[in-house]
Amino acid sequence: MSALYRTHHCGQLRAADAGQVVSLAGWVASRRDHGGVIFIDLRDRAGLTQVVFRPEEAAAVAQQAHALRSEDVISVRGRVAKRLVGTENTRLATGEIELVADALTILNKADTPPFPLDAEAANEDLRLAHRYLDLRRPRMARNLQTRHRVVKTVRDYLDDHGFLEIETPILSKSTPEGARDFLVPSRLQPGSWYALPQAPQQYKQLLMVGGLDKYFQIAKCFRDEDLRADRQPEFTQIDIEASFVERDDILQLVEGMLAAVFKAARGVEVPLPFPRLTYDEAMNRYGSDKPDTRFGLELVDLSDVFALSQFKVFAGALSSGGVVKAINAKGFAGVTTGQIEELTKMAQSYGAKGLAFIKVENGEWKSPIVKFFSAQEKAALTEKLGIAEGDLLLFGADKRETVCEVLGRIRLRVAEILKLVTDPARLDFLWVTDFPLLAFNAEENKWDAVHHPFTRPLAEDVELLKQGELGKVRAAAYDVVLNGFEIGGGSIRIHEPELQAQMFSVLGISAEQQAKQFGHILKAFSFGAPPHGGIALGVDRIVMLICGETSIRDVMAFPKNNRGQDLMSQSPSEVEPKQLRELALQSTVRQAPAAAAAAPPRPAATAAPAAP
RNA sequence: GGAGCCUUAGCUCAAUUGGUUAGAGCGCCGCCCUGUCACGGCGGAGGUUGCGGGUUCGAGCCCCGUAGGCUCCGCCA
Repeated sequence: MSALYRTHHCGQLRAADAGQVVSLAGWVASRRDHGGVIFIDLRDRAGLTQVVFRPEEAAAVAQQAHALRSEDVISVRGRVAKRLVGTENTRLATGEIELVADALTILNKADTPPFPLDAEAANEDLRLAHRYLDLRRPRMARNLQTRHRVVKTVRDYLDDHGFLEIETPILSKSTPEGARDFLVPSRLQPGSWYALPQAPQQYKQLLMVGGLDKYFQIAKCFRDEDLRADRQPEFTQIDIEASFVERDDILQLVEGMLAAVFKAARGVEVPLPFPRLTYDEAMNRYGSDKPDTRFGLELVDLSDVFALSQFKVFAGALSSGGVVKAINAKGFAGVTTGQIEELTKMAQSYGAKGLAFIKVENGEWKSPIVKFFSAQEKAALTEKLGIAEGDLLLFGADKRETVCEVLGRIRLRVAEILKLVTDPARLDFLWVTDFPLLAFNAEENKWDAVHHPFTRPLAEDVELLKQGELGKVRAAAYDVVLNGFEIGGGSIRIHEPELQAQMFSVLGISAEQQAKQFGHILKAFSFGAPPHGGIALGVDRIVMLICGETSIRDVMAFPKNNRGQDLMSQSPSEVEPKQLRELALQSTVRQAPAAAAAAPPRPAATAAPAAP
């Protein structure tokens, strides 16, 4: 550390340092000017230290300190002193001491910040437009330090387990599967395009063919889809692939890694191994492939209860091959009409026709549908759902997938309303395994890969694949879930060219297309591909959960807003016509005539670019 | 592409049924103040109520349009 500016950080000094002469540098977080004595809270990324200026000890320095304002950058030299008895601040790590200044250098004056840095609330777009100021706030500094700790732990852990960190290209090849690609025009091959990787999927498999055995990468990935609180167009994955491994090797490796990460970054012991659920179990019990198991409220199947019901909605759903399920929201009989309306709307938005309910109040079942139920049905309901006074029962009757999805979403909303997650520190990790290999795409009347086309079917289901029972084939795929967030997913891959070709043909990818889009990987597999598999974990989501944040934007240094814009640098932006010409590109976007007419005249330099 | 909520001072918000000069706290500026840590006291500046149109004697408030922000659906193998 350059002693010119500082000898210590602002979070470092303690009572044991009293008597030392030190220097600190940082930003003025606040000033309390008493006319005589002046206090300054000096802030850097490590914390706050109180600096005191005493006119009787250093008159000129104190005079200088009167001019200090918030966010000025200063360097202060002085003596570390225990605070006067009774003036210690227990809320500050450095609260037992203060720095008695004898020299002050104002390194840079600062304009008044556009939003307060010591308060939590401010418009996010304002924060994003001045992200460099937002990052000075202790919470953001802490989040980025935690992120560093997570990534560092991952690197060390994987290195210890024999993994090599290998970079793969950012300029890569577009593939039709999956998310929309970001495209980069090639100048040297006009009319051709690179794609930014959605994930290093093919490269990491090719590294296995290349005999690298164990690979990982802290990989930037790009997907040109709409944004969410937990989705950005560019994000970071811990990408892992290993050869000669089975599913449980990967699961164990990842469990150990996550335990190490949570130990290092949050100081908690994560119990191992993680519980496992099959996909079918997760859907049937929680209505989600990423169940939040911090609370119960499980889906209960009532199909056998209502098989012969007089209630046509239930009987109809069952006779057409559907199911009837319900959740019992204990103690929610006091639900308001508005809340029922909200839940009903929600159910409809996920494809349900409605949301039947029963309120159990004063020993009575209050519901528009209960009059259709027989005594037997009521008795069976009571038993299966454990019905008691004060309960609210919510029903779904439809196709199995619809009912699970709808009740799964309702379950989460009800848990939120009833505040069923009582321990904010609770961490429920689990694996979801045995995902379906394929899903029917009704829109395009074809089968799609649920994970990706290189995912291996379970050995015992390969026969089903050959017989064309495509909906029943399970994949050697797995997701790791934490508190209802999917934080990672992977699979054991197909390493045999014949099986891969069969998979492609099931997906309706012709031999010609296979050669064009996947020729390189099929060829690679023909030269001796080892059995291999891997996983990718979302760094942003993991750090978000460790930090207790609700948006991944709060754990990224420079995130983009809802519309994919960087409000600070104003990207994306227009480029010079010359740049487009070099790339052999022409925009089809026309400027609206009205807007063009209203726009101020452009400087000549940009209005009339030099002729080529 | 769709839905919901939001937009008033630099920030966070208020403003009765549509009614006089749009207020408060914080911040900012000035003066005072020698143990504060949300320091305190006194004074001051700061507003095209996102923008455009309409209804009305009168609009921050009602109506229409539009822009922007966030959340969600679709989308995200």
